[in-house]
Amino acid sequence: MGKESGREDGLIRLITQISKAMHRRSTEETLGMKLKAFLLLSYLRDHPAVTQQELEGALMLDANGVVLLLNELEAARWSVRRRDPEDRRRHLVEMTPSGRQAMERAEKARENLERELVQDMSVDERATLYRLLKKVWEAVQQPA
Amino acid sequence: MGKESGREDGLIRLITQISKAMHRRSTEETLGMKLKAFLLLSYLRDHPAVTQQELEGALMLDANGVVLLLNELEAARWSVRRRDPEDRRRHLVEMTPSGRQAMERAEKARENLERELVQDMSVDERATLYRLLKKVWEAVQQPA
DNA sequence: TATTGTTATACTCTATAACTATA
DNA sequence: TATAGTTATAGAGTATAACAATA
Repeated sequence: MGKESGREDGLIRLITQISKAMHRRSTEETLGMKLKAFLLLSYLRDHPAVTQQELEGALMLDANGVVLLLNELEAARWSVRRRDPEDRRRHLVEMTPSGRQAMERAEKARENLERELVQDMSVDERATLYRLLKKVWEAVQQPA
Repeated sequence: MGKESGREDGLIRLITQISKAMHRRSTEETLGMKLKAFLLLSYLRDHPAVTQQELEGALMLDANGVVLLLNELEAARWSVRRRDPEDRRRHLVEMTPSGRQAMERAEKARENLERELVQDMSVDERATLYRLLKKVWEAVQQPA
């Protein structure tokens, strides 16, 4: 058997575990909102007026999931849907001012958590981690 | 705004998305079993006789989740629970020969998928990715 | 006829607490 | 009395298909 050189644990197991643990620590209490809500709002920060189909792709939700999540966000007055004048089948989703406030508060909580997670890494290592994860993200999205 | 130097997208978003996409692609059809079942069996491969509490920690499940998953595995004849003679409250969980077979088949499917995901990376980059993800995994497990 | 979003429905996963048996 | 595992239950999350409005 010789050198038991660190069995490859598997990306899937590692990513799955990390994702679960991150979700457990991103509670509604610390974020001020559900993680899913935060992920949608922070997407709206970078993409001011998007259709629901865009959100499906960006957040890996199905059409139904987007509707349900937006219902929650609108109930909290954090986002609004308005008809697209150019195609009245479409909605354009936007963040409200109070949505932005809530998102920025949650963003601070996210930064605090992530700072903990990478505190033992150098700046270079952090950049490398992001770069490599983005590569994985590109690859995993390919149909098959 | 000058240099839009790549806003830090956030580890949480990236990991969440990758995890979702990986799960979508790790179908029962390609693995021959559910991903959760595979993760448990591959843990048993490396830890031949474990208590259910060990599985809770290792797989980030609660006691109930372990019971339910083991029920499925036993129904498929892939694992067995036997009483620990030294403490009859405990179960020792073990993989059956057919469980090993099924696991090894699923392992090949996992390797195929992961090969795709890292195909654009050098050997060094792959090792670095694993190393850094393990650091994140250590850090995210800390209580708070 | 095709597309966007909605509703309705069911299925899976996860979390909680009460219960059994062993210590 | 405390622990390991189980059961029961409800809650959240996810997936499917039928539907309404608009193109």
